[in-house]
Amino acid sequence: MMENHIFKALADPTRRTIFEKLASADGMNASALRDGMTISQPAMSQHLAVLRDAKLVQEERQGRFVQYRINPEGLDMIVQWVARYSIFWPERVNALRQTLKEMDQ
Amino acid sequence: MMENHIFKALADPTRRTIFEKLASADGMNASALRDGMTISQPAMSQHLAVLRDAKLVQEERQGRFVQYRINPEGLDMIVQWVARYSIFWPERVNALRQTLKEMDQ
DNA sequence: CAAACACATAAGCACACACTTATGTGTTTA
DNA sequence: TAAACACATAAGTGTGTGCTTATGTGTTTG
Repeated sequence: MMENHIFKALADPTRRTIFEKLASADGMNASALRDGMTISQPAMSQHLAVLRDAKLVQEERQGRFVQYRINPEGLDMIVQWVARYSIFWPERVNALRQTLKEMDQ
Repeated sequence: MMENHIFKALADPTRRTIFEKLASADGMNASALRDGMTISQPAMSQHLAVLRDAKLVQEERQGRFVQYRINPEGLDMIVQWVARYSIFWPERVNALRQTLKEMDQ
């Protein structure tokens, strides 16, 4: 909800890594998220709390595990913010045409 | 340049306000940026330095003033990052296609 | 039901960060 | 050329942040 919370949550590289990992899977629990990363259990838990407070991820308890997944709408506010300041600039139009062209292929 | 620098630069609400102000104008000097904001001269200078290091703004000395303006490519890396993870991005892309189409007429 | 497990929370610590006041640097003006 | 001006930089300070260790909470398993 609060724009600032989302920006702050994304400002930490470890949290972005967690977010990216979640995005590449279809939901993971905190332990699964940890492996491959050098991060303690409390640190992971605290990072997930920040992401959850920013509504960037959702949690769902499943037995003694907690399944985390991306909140599809979580980035909406950032998308809108970034779009305001990156897309609608005349000097960028040609670059954008090229980008869209590449997306078509 | 460095993805992390950009995210960190945008994580501060005062810096986002400065960035937004610059985007709405066509270049402003540091003093012009200050008015309307409750911020000291050194604080403004330091914020501008962070934005400049993140390559989000460009500076150009003009006499004893320094003209600041948005770097149009500054947000590119964030745009790409966000586009990867937001389901709302396709809507933005479609809107953009439409805009470009209208520009062709 | 006791132990093991998955995770959250509390408290403390080191460092980063955003601000302040003071001063430095470069340019213009009177 | 001295003063005024626009801005940068230095140094110090309070607060925020990300980590650690320790412990708490809830669930499953033997």
